[in-house]
Amino acid sequence: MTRGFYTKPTLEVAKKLLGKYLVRKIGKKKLSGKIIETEAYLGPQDKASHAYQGKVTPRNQAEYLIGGHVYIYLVYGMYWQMNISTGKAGRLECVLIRALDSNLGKIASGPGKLCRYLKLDKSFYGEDLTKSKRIWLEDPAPEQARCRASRVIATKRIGIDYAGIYWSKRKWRFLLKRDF
DNA sequence: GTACAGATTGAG
DNA sequence: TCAATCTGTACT
Repeated sequence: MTRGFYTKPTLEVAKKLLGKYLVRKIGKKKLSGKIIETEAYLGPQDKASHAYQGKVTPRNQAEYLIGGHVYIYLVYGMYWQMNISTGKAGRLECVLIRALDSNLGKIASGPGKLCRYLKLDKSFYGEDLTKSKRIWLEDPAPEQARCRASRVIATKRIGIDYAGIYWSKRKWRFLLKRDF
C-alpha cells in the first residue's frame, strides 16, 4: 500500500481497509490476517476520539502524522489497540483495526486480542506502514480478491457510549461479512 | 504528588 | 454484570 491510500478521507480508508491483509513479520516468521473490522475516528469533532477538541498529548501525537503511521495505545492497562493514522499531516483522524481473520486458524476477534496475537506493543508507536520492514498492508492475492466483493456492514461503534448517544450512534464501525 | 477514568476482555 | 490493571491527564 502506498502513501496515497492512507491520505484519503478517513471514512473511505476505513472501508477500503476491509479485505486488505495486515502482515506482521517476527524474525523469520510472517503472520498475516485479513482485516474484517475497522472503526473510524474523526479528530476534533468526534467526542469519542482521543483528539477531541484538538487535544495533543504525548499519547496521541501519532494521530497527527500523515496517513499510514501506526498509532498504538494501551487501554485499561492491559490491552493494546492498533490504529492507522489517516489524512494529511496535522489531520487528527485515524482508523482503529478491531479484528483480523487469520489464515492460521486463529481469529483475532477484538482489538486487544489482535494486538496480543500479532505481538504488537509500544515499540510500534509511530511506525510507518509504507516503509516498515516488520508490519505493513498488502492487497489480497488474486484468488482471494473476490472476498472484497463481500458485503460491508456499517454499525455503531463499540465501547464509547460515554461519548453520548449523538456520537455513539454514528455508524462508523465497518465489518466485512465472511463469504465462505 | 495523588486521584481517576478508559476506543477491552473474560469470567460469573 | 463486573473486576483486572496501568498510563495519561487533571487536579492539589
